[in-house]
Amino acid sequence: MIVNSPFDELTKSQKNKLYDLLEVHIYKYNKNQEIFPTLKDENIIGIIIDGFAQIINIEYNGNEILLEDLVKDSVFGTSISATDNENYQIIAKQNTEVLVIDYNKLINPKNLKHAYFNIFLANLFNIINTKLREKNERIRILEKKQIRDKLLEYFEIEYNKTRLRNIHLPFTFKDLSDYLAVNRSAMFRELKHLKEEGFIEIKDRTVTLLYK
Amino acid sequence: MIVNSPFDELTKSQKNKLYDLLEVHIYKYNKNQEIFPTLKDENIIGIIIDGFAQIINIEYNGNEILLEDLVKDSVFGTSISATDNENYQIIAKQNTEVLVIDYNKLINPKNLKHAYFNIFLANLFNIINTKLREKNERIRILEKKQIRDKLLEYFEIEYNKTRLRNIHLPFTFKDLSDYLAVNRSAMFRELKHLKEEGFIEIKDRTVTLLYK
DNA sequence: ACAAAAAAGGTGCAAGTGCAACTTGTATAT
DNA sequence: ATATACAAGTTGCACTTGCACCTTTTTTGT
Repeated sequence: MIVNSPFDELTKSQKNKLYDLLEVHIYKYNKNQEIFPTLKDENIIGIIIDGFAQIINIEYNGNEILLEDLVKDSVFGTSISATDNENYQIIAKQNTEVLVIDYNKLINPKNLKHAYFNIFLANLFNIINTKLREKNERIRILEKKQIRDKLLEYFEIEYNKTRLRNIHLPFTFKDLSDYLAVNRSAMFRELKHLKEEGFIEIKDRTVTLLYK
Repeated sequence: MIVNSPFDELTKSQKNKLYDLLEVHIYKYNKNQEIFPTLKDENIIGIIIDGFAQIINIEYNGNEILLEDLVKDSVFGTSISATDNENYQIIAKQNTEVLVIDYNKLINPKNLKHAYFNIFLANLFNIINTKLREKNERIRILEKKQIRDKLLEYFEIEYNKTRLRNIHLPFTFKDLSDYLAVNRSAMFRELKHLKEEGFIEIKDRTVTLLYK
């Protein structure tokens, strides 16, 4: 069972009951507006109902780092996503609707008697599980000390997903260097070495693993 | 609500019903034995009932890296812990009992009608949530490019938990260097610099932040 | 009580990386 | 058609880091 939305398997009427039970709030934001700056310290879970937003970390030197893209059905919040420090902002990149749930209501044992609630909880369980797997992947890469090893680990993980020698990047090489947490030009240098040594080929945003 | 065990809030009889419903298996391992090597590719969740084990990653060069400690009530498995590649082993470090659950049974919507199952699922939800927060913390550290910044980020995170200038390491400095994914002696060198510059003091395994 | 193993602490050196500063290419907008 | 912005690609250089190899101290096992 692959869950894409926290509301999978719920009828419209169940969804409405759920909203009542959890006393959810729906907030609307305009493009470039910050999403609930005032709720940061609360223990909440947010779900993107519509639109697109980004979680951005602001470093002490003013550098902005993209932590996470939030699309429709993305789940985020203090405990769930990369938002456990104070130096971040969630910015609506389009007009965006956000559903907000009090985390304490979510884990209230009394709610467990409602079928629709339990379905919802199981969906969240699955979504968070997937997130956890993604984080573990990233940690496996970041743990490598050298750029070459980070690249090869990234290729390995992507290769294992599709079993195809061709890996098409879902983003720019700049984004890849952010994901690997290395300097962009140092990464290019290492890619060049891998090309010269005959391990890989690169055409546009597709990397071909010649050693597979 | 802080959940420590997946069986919190369950009576003994509910626990037994749960075992029946999920058709759990309990496996016993002796010290230094590998835990279900044959089940690696299955989609399962394991819970440590008794004992102590470690998840260890074996690199291509034979290096062994400790990924995770598994104590009583720890939850692990293909999707949940750092065990999503093939080069790892789970080793019982004492005589250890493991409860194994088929993940597909866990997410079977039919089970959601049983109160005891829902409590169990909510507990797992909480435990995984905590894990996710821990992973996010680690990623925030690993993303930093320099050892000094990784150390300072680690101190920052620990400081925010207790608001105490004294940070007592729950492990050795060697373990800290593994956690930060840097060379041990390079980390010591940087700690020395931080001491010399008056930012920190170190006594045994306690680091005092002089800038707080 | 002793031996063995592991942690703590340190240093020189080579290799790797971050950073700044370019050029070139490719979209997107006016 | 031109300007603007951003991605892609490259290079020199200084600094950081990993690594190998030590010594000393502490912990662990018998």
